[in-house]
Amino acid sequence: MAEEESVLGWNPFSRNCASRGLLNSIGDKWAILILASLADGALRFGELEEAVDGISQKMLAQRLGDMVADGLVTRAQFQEVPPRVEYELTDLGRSALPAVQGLIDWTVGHMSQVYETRQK
Amino acid sequence: MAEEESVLGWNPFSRNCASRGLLNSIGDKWAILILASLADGALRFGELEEAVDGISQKMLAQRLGDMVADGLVTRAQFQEVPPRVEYELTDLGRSALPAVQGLIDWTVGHMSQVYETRQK
DNA sequence: CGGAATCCTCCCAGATACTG
DNA sequence: CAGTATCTGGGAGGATTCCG
Repeated sequence: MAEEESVLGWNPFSRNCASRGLLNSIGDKWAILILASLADGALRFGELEEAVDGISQKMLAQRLGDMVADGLVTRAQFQEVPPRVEYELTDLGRSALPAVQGLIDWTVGHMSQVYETRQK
Repeated sequence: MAEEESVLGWNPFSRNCASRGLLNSIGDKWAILILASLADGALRFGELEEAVDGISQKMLAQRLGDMVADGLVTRAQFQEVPPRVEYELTDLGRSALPAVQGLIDWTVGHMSQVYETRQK
């Protein structure tokens, strides 16, 4: 370890780095839940609204828009009545699943432990 | 999959759930970087400030406080002149490393790909 | 050196209402 | 059904200053 400036060698989320916003996309609370919710297949807007408990329409639409722009999710719009829109993970989005799921699993698994400690 | 309400079965980050704030701790942008920076051993406050590029004193102190309260990090204060304080991962904090590192690795690995897509 | 306190700004995110 | 538009408050987070 010659460099002491950054333990990581470089900071992938630095404000000087183009990818800074990437953590706000992949690391975002809602994005993680949306990603995980889409793990088993495509979902409609309304289904996502129920799957991601507590999210507002605005946040859902906003995050979905970002994720589509980032190439993590595809948006398929069917010209029907009533309107129908389905969101599905891209290959890129699916490639992020293990990392995302790992974070969720850890959180679920150690939640109670953290919560106990936090009481003190 | 009988339940359609939540793809995860339940939402670990729901606002109705005690662990909602947990993602704001473990999923937080700065917390992730601090955690990863401490992977190789204890660091002083100033060293962390350099390791986590772009973080302000305020944010560093705030996040470290939260992480200590959550039992992810220990704080060791030495009565010397000049003062010295070292932060180190607890076993719990270390247990989160794989998940955290997985997220960082994915981000670093697919960053350029996302950035390209985002241009369009 | 390692913070805490203060101030200030701006963006996030919720609520609500409206549209195709 | 699947969104946008608008308004608004609260909090994240930066800069600066001061203290033990």
